[in-house]
Amino acid sequence: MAESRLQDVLFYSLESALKAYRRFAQARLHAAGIDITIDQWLVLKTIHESADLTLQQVGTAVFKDFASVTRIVQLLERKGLLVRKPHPSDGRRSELALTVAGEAVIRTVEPIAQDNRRQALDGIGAEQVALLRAVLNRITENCDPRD
Amino acid sequence: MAESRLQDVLFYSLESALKAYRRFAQARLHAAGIDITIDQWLVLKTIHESADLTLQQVGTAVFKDFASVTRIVQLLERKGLLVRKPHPSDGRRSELALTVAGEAVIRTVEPIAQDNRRQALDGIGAEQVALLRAVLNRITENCDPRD
DNA sequence: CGCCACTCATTGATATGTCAACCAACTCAG
DNA sequence: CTGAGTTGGTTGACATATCAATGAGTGGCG
Repeated sequence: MAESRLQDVLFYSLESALKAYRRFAQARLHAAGIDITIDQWLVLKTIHESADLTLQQVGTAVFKDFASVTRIVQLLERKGLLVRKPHPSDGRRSELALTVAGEAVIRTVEPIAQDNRRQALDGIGAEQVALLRAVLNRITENCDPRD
Repeated sequence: MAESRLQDVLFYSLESALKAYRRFAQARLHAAGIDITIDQWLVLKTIHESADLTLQQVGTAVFKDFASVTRIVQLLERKGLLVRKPHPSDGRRSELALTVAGEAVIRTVEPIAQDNRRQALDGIGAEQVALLRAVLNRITENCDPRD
């Protein structure tokens, strides 16, 4: 009984930590005058890092649903941070590229994001982070039907 | 070079694990023929366990926004799992109570939820769970502006 | 009593998550 | 070449997250 109570608390802590971090990071972006969401930032950075990805590959990279990626890319395009051109060899796809403004956002947010992570992990040792990552990955595997 | 690639960021593993768990648990509920979401279940169980809570207290208990709790309670009411009556001493509040159907959902889902957590944490020791919880709580504190 | 500040709750707007339906383009077996 | 199946992408419907504004009730206090 007490054992399942402990596990119960674990997923509460997971939700709590993630929500607190997202709120924290979002507030920092807003304070810096950057008008994008955390999720938009993740998608933008993924496209910046890996050119010539399909939207589905972007979604896999940021652990997002493909439908969500479609909508986030539309928002980034509307905000002038991203452009889509027809793909030269595959008519189904679009070629994604950051605009000058998009590149500027990357350069502005990058140090903020690193500082956010530093503050969020303050007082937590590298070996604890490594263990945390390992346990989280194990949870993901345990819950993922593809194995 | 500091961690900058998204794949290396700890919070990715956090998002990944939580989303995988939620999808997993939701699929289990659906497979059992229970037509409620994970979040609705959390709210329902919280109200079941602690009578006479305000909606804000419910929201705090499940780490949810008050606006979300309002809407979730409306859905639970529409599904006939919950009833609201005027509160005897405070006209702003409602008295929340599970219906017979709501109680039945609690009894059905309880063992499923426990089994979900057991499977998600398969192969992860109790001491690792405890450490994980401590680290997550530290992250929450680090990100929470109220300190 | 009547004003005011505070609390509880609801609602709107926008963004995202999830599932499902759908379309268009590509691929490949026959 | 053609038709079936696959892949990339979009959209709709519904649920939730967040922020902001508002409504409504309560309690204190002059």
